[in-house]
Amino acid sequence: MDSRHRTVAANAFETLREHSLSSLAQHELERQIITGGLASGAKLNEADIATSLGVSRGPVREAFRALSQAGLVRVEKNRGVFVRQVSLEEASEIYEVRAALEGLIGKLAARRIDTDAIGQLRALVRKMQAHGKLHTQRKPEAYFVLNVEFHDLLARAAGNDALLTNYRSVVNQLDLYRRATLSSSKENIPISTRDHEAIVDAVALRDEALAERLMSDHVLQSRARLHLALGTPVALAPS
Amino acid sequence: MDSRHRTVAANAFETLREHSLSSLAQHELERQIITGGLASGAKLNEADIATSLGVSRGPVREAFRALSQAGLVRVEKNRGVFVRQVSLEEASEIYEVRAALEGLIGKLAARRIDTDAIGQLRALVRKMQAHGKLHTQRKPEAYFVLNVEFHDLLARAAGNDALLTNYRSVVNQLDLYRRATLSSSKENIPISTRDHEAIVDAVALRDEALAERLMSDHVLQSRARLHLALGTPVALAPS
DNA sequence: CTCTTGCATTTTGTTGACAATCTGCAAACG
DNA sequence: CGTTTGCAGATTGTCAACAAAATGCAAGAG
Repeated sequence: MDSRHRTVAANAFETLREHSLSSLAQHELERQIITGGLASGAKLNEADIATSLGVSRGPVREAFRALSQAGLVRVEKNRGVFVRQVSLEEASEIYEVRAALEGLIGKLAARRIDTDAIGQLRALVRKMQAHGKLHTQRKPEAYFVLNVEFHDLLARAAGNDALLTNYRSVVNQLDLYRRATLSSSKENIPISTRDHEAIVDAVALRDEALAERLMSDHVLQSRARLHLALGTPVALAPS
Repeated sequence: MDSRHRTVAANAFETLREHSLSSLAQHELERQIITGGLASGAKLNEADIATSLGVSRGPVREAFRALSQAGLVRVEKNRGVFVRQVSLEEASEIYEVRAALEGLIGKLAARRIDTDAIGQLRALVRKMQAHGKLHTQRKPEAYFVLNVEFHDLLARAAGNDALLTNYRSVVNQLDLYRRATLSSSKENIPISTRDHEAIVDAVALRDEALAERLMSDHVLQSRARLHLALGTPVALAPS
């Protein structure tokens, strides 16, 4: 056992020490759902998942309950649990909630962000610009990862844990819709990067009202583009 | 077995048909936590709860996972689950999130509320005024029930299920703090009723921007009063 | 041919038992 | 006297078995 092995063993030890099998199953299923490994609408068989994770059905059932509360799966009594399917109407509603949360994120981030985080934001924007100009057609997913990181960094910079938790939950649910429809693959890149630049500038200038408005509008424009791409005239929620 | 017994049996039958024991346990525990039957910080013993609900530990554990995700309990591995304790700092953060959500509720309610709901809102405001003038000292809880109903009615009138779900979750978490501190018992009543009147007027006039601002400010003023009562000068979040 | 009925299989719901961990206390040690 | 060690009981984590319900299919009735 050299030090590398000892480290691996210590990590596993620590993991088992503080995480139960239920929470492990929960996070693994959450990962697979968000990354698309488990398709939207797919049926999750307790026994299959239990054996694939190397645990019994008990922890898997506990994980299902948590994921259900998180809005990632739907439970039908005596029938099974399914990866939640988010309809266009639901996605549109969730976008409205996200816009409100992102507005608050912008306001608080402008108030509390430090120069280090601002630098990270600018670096992310530069990377996104590069991807937008060069690799858009080749790697749409790479851009998306950067976009997620940009928004999550801002959410953390807002310095409000309750806000961060709610924000991530809402984003996860929207990812269900995105994964199911494979929307926002080609569009959005040039528009988003310009938005992102303006947002970073507003935050760096400590302009809370502007940052709030830019963040909220940024999300609502995403929603509008989604409806535009599908030909649905922002049906339920005219502004 | 007369018809009354048959009805009771049928109700129980229907309940068992569509609700699992886990969800029953979840809702019962949620009710006890929100109403204060289970005090903040209390340790929830699996076996005791299981026997008191007449089920085995499995469904209780599943309920715990859902309640944990909902932010109502805290789970410590190998130590147990406890009713979540919301600190003043956390409550202050949650208030900020609630203000953003209530702002959106005001905006959407002004857009979509029907005359029937407006009438219900006005009736609630009248009842609250009566309680404020006469029974404030005697029944502070009665006023609170009306206040909760007022806000929940508006949240439903917004016509956005995702918003309603998130709103209720946030309010439940704030109730944990309120229950723990028994704050907002005597104060707030006259101020709140005037706020409520203005909110109903704005919604009835379809003034989305005004309703949004009034709702958000209404919540932020509650937060400010909370800090004022405790002598903490809105510590983490100066506006 | 279509629809219903009944059965075998699969899957979920629940339970009780066993293993692992923590808690409290008392004895032993320095 | 304070600290540590070692049980004994209680509590949680996990599992496997049993009960209940749903699913799929094939046989039979109309």
